[in-house]
Amino acid sequence: MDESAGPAQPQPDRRTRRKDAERNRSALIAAGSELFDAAGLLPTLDDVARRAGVGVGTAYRHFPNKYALAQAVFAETVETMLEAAECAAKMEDAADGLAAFFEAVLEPQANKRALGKLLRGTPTEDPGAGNVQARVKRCIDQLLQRGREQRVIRADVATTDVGVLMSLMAHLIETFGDANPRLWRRFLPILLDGLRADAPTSLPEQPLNTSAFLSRLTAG
Amino acid sequence: MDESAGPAQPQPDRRTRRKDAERNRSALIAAGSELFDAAGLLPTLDDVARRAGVGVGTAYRHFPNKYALAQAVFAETVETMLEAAECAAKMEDAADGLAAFFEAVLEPQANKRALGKLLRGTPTEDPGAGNVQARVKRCIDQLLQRGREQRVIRADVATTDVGVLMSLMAHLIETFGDANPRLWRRFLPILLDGLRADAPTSLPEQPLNTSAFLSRLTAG
DNA sequence: ACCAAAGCGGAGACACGTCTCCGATACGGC
DNA sequence: GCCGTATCGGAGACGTGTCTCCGCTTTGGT
Repeated sequence: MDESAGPAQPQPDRRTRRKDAERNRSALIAAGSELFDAAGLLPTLDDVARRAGVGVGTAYRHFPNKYALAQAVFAETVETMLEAAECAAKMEDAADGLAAFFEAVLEPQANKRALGKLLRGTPTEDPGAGNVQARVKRCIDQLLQRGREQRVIRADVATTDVGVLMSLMAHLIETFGDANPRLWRRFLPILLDGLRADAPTSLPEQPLNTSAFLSRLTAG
Repeated sequence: MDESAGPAQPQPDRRTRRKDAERNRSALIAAGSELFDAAGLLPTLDDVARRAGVGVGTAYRHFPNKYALAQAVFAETVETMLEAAECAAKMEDAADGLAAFFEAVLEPQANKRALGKLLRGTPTEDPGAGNVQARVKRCIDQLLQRGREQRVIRADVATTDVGVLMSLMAHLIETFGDANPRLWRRFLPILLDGLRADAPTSLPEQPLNTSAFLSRLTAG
């Protein structure tokens, strides 16, 4: 989401980088990967710098803050996750697709402890996050529309409702993941059964609109 | 949970308190109530002191930290909540009882913005919290046992599973509550339908044991 | 009215995370 | 090998929240 943005290098001057700078940048990403996997987003950029064997100033010159580093660390993981989610959204059976979609989105978050907080949005503005959110939204929209046509998902579920459920499962992973990293799988059937079309109840209250959902997601 | 612990005053010396001290204590609780309702547990004990018109030192002499103050502020609310939950646990139909139980536990959290974080556990050790947790656990146990007998709740749901779901709903309230304080009601049917006995799937993975659940609840 | 003790107030010590500044250093074109 | 400059490193400034210390004030019993 920062590197590898496409052919015909869009970064104007990133080629001119001294090799010690390149080495340090790589060391920072490697150290960040280790520390973030071990302890979520808790480690300080100062911590990462120390682990990488470089000075704090160096760390802050390469990445304006911890979240920018995390973004670089998890760029590939996010892209892989999105592709899996988009693949799930294309499945014939919408119920299966929804299950696969949750699987695709949650499994990486359970493996990479810092990914969840990063996806929820960085405190600072983040140009790449909007793109991720748009792609996820498209998946959910496809699944819900097809699920209604196939009468397998309750008709009154909105896009942001699925988003809220995703954020709840992500919270589950962050809170209880260190007790059992696969615990979220125990709750996925409960959730999916609750979303089935043959539910005996209907949903009260209005769903959140997209911007209200996104702004809270980012804040929380 | 701090005051009003029963007849025959158990506090040995709290009667000997000068009336200016008593006045300040009340002012602190009143100010805390206002600030916590408006902004959750974010306000500093220093903030509360300023709002109450007393010095910081006074605040810290009456309450060792912010959480102790919050506990005093919400003591009655918590007791009311517990009584409602225990009442719900006694309902004939266990499915109705479970719905009422969630209602009883979540509604106060939606009204009092700081209550959720307080219930989840204070950073410092909290003798009263264990009591609350025990009473809630008893409610859930009763409901689940009866729900299994009546074949209205899926048999593989454990006590801590309900606890996890409570914590997820509390998270929903804290994250999206300011967009719509009643949004949690929209997700309650999804959750309850997912817990019905006629669910077509069974739950994978083992449930958390109680101590693992509680320690994560407190940490998160 | 007096005074010992309870209570008050708020400056400031402390801890922690974030980020900047600038003298020292290493790179790489010549 | 030389030199201009990109880069480095880490002390420390800054912001924020928590909590303590101690000189001053108020209370309430005598």
